[in-house]
Amino acid sequence: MSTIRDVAIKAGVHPSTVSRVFSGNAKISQETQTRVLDAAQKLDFHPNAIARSLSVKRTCTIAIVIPHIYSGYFDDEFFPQVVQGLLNFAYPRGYRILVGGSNSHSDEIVQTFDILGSRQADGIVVLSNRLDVDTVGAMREQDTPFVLLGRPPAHYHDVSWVDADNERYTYEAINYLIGLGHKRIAYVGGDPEVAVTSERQRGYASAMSQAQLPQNPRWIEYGYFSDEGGYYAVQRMTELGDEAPTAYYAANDLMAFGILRGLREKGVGVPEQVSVIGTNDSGACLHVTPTLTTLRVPYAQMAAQAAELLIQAIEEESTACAQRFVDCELMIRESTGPCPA
Amino acid sequence: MSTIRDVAIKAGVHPSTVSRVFSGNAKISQETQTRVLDAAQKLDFHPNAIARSLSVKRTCTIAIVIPHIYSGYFDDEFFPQVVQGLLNFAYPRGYRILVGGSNSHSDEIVQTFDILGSRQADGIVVLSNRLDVDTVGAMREQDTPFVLLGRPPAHYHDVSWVDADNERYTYEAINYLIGLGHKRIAYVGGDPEVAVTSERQRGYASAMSQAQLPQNPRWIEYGYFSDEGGYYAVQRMTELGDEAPTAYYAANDLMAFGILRGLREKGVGVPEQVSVIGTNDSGACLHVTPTLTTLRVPYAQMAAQAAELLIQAIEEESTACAQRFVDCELMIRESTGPCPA
DNA sequence: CAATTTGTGTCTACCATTCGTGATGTCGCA
DNA sequence: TGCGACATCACGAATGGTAGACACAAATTG
Repeated sequence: MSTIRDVAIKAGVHPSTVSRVFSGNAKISQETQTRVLDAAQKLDFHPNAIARSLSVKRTCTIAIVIPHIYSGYFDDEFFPQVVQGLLNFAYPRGYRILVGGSNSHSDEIVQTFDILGSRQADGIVVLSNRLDVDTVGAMREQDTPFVLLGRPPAHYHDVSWVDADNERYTYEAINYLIGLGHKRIAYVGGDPEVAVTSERQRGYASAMSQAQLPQNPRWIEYGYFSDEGGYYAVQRMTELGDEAPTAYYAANDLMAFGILRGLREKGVGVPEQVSVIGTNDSGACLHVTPTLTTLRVPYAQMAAQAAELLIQAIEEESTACAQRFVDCELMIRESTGPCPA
Repeated sequence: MSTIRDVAIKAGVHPSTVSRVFSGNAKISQETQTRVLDAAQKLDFHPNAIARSLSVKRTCTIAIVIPHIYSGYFDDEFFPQVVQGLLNFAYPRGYRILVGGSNSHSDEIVQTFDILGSRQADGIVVLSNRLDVDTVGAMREQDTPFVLLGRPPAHYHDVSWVDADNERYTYEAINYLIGLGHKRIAYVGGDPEVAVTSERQRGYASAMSQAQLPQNPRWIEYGYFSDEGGYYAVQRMTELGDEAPTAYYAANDLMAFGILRGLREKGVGVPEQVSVIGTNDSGACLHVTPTLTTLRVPYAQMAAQAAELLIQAIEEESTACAQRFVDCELMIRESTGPCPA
């Protein structure tokens, strides 16, 4: 592996000159330029990215840590959409993505701080789903830029984040069902320890109470974001007889698929008898029968915006922070219809 | 940001002593050890990963470049499975994954060589789907380890790769259909420029000819791995009337979903009248109706093996190469059944 | 001819790690 | 007291590309 010095010797110039030729932002005569480039080519010289990073204090990578042992992050297309969104914005600007794994949610924090502290990346996207106030506070204390995907657990002015307004859009999804004449509506949430679960539940509750509909605690289940979770929610709710819901809202598509499966087994027609709404608009929504009405959460777009804020903070070295909401969209398909009389 | 020197001054020791305390593999008295650690904590010192990498000539990252503009890599769960597999093996060994984007298949090669040459990662996983002999030859000339996902376009002894035996398992999938009594079987391949497409087609052809079944060129279509591609294949093949296939093999699940959709629209019963087999066993196979019989390709396992070979090459600094096949499995579900009389 | 521009050399700091060399101090033993 | 064995740690160099400051010669301009 040849270094910048080898090239300098072969071209008969000083190492600085070689560096200047490669960086391009200095006045170098045409002649020495070709001499240097010739030497570099003959020696198969490529600048060492690590040495370069050490000098310019920039790695041109942005990091993300995911709990890779939970397949949920992959099944529901959350992670791939995020990476695609990050790449969409970061790639044209010369950045790559560093993906760190983690064993658990607490390890996720350890890994995040390791990357932040060791400066292995110029900035990092942090999943805020389970963060507490202390952790976010500690992140603010250090000086590598970061952006939260989701809101922090407290109201900070000096923390950047990108989020979907989960409460508002769930409210609207429930309102859509109410508009179709449904009165008994089920809420199937994910992991109750995760922030998004309670956010959506608040949207559900406020839509129901605003429409002055009765609310039954047995219409609320937590399916932990899994297919099975949706399936078992149906088992329990269909036992309610006359009080069984005529519509289900599920906080992700996987649970909605489980709900569809449960209803199909029981011979319940969708959407003739019961309506179902999922969340995320994963690819499979178009392949199931009936096609699934779903609340699209633009994770790729969220990630792209996070990358934008991050790269801004990195390159302008400003400490300005920004908070952004992205718009969700209710994708109306075949799984929802008017409430039967 | 404090450096190892600041800590050394505060603790009253030499910088190399601080380094030895942190690396742990040197005899340091209990007393200086605590003095150093105290000073480090007070100064909030974290070793700079870049400087460390420069010195030890190791970044503890393995890279992968994906053409992020083609959503196919994400839709069919190829990329997420690969990343998960890489992390499963690499994370416990202290490695992270560097993901590079690329604009096109030729840019993919540029990006790959950039990472290899600049030593931004210790090793790299390369998708071999469209590689030519020259490119692989050039990769062999440099000295950063790499492993191909898929076989190289020529028979090299000194190139490591991990692959599924696509020809063999497609052969077996077709044989399964033949065993069910099917005689007119369609092959819906992906992009014909991609190696896997012709590999599977060979498996299809040899199963057909071994069973001495007639082969019709109109039973072969290229759906370019998209849902639409499968859908249009059905449109064309159902026009064949008596010669229309009674079974479809699709080289990925997405095309199989398109086939299911096309058949459903035409009122063709699956599996009563026509059988369908997909490939990859993506999550949606369980959510469609009927559930999809599919040839599972263990991408996560392939990636984990690639990571294993890579880390072996990195840490042992050996130039030994290995070639590995992974086993596929035909997941028999509801979309296949006996050929109608 | 003086003044300016252009092109290049020289040097330093960035920063953690490793290795060899050597200095210092302590302990045990004779 | 003297000596060897050992533990502990200081010291300096090398790793490697970059940026900025400065010097200086040659070429160009006014």
